[in-house]
Amino acid sequence: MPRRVDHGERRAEIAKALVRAAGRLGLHAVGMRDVAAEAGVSLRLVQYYFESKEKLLLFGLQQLAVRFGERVSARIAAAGPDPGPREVIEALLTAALPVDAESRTFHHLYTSYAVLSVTDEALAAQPFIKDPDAAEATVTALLRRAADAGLLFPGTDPAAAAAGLLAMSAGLGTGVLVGQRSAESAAAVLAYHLDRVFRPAAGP
Amino acid sequence: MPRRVDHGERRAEIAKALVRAAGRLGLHAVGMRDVAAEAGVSLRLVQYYFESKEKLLLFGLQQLAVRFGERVSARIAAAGPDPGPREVIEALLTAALPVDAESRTFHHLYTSYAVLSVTDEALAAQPFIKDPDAAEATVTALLRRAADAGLLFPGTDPAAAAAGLLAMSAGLGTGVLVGQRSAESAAAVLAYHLDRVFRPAAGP
DNA sequence: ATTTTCGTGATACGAACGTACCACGTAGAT
DNA sequence: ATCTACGTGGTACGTTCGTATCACGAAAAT
Repeated sequence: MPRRVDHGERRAEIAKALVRAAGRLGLHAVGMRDVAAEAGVSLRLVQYYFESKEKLLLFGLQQLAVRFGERVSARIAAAGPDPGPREVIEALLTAALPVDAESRTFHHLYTSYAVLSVTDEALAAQPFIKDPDAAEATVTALLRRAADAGLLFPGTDPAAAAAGLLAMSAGLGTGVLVGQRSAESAAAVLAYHLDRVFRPAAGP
Repeated sequence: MPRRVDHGERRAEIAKALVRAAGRLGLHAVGMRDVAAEAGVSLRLVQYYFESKEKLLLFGLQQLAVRFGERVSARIAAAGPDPGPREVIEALLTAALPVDAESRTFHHLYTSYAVLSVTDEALAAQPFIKDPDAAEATVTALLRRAADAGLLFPGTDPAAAAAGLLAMSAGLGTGVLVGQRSAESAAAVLAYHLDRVFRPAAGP
């Protein structure tokens, strides 16, 4: 029944199948046939909507970045109405931790892509490398404003603190991913270090 | 000239060729034939000394871990005779940063193996996952002793600080690897955070 | 001196991969 | 009503991969 079909939606569906299959098998092991089977379509269709595997991989990565961004926003929104800078930053940092299946897949595939980008220039040129820069700029700005409001311990360098915290979050996420530590302990470590940046809230 | 040959040495040579080839092509893309060519031997010999690719990969990983351990020791030794805890910890943390070709390869392949271990149980069972735990125990012990000696800011939690610093070092290393930041700025971030743990040395 | 074992080369095999090709039915255009 | 373009299936092709097989020369053992 070849009715007219929404290409964008179809591509998104297939890309989601790619992400699911890659989360299960590992990005290195997933093939066009796996994606087709996961999406419930024929191999030909995957070829039809993405001309090559490389295009599929690139699109899947973009899709992943978008979905991750949405997750972070949701996390921040869930921190409550009008959250303070500490809450926003903590939500941002813990969003990267693999606490459930979805975030595990995020971290797993993101790291896979990062590794691939070391030897694949098409991936390295992709703007997903830029995402951490944006996150760092955001956290730095939040910290700077918090410092101006007197919420931080004196002598805090917003840029250095932001870079360190984000790197720590990424590193802890990997530790959780490979089973080295639990998600709870990773969150606790993050909270400890935030306590070393933000001064205790003044009593009412 | 089939004289008797030292199997151990031969395996080490081939494993080093694996590491070189994987550093160039990416671990996902390296095949038995690439390793053979890199080592300057025939494909048959790689098969002969390692029965399967999986065995080769496992051995290459162990080799990598050993070489990395040696590198860390050398870094600490280079910190001077009778170095203080801060110097030892800083050497330990910066050893993971990809500052030159060799450490780039270390970080690249270590991360590759970590990603593979998520979906490969044979790799996950490998003790290289345990290395970060050992490093964390070492840094924690160093920090605890430093705290007892009054070298740290009061209120420092050695375990949480050690976990955070190591995760930060790993995360910064990945950032350097993918070209997000320079090795110098990573080292600076690390130094900044160490300054938030170690009190300034008292004057003479 | 003969036999056995070891190191090595060349090559072949079956599987899996990404891609290309061919066929066909249906929906919209004319 | 005819034609054209789109969506889809099936399948074949060429390559590459890990692995297995065959052959052979030289050292060691007997």
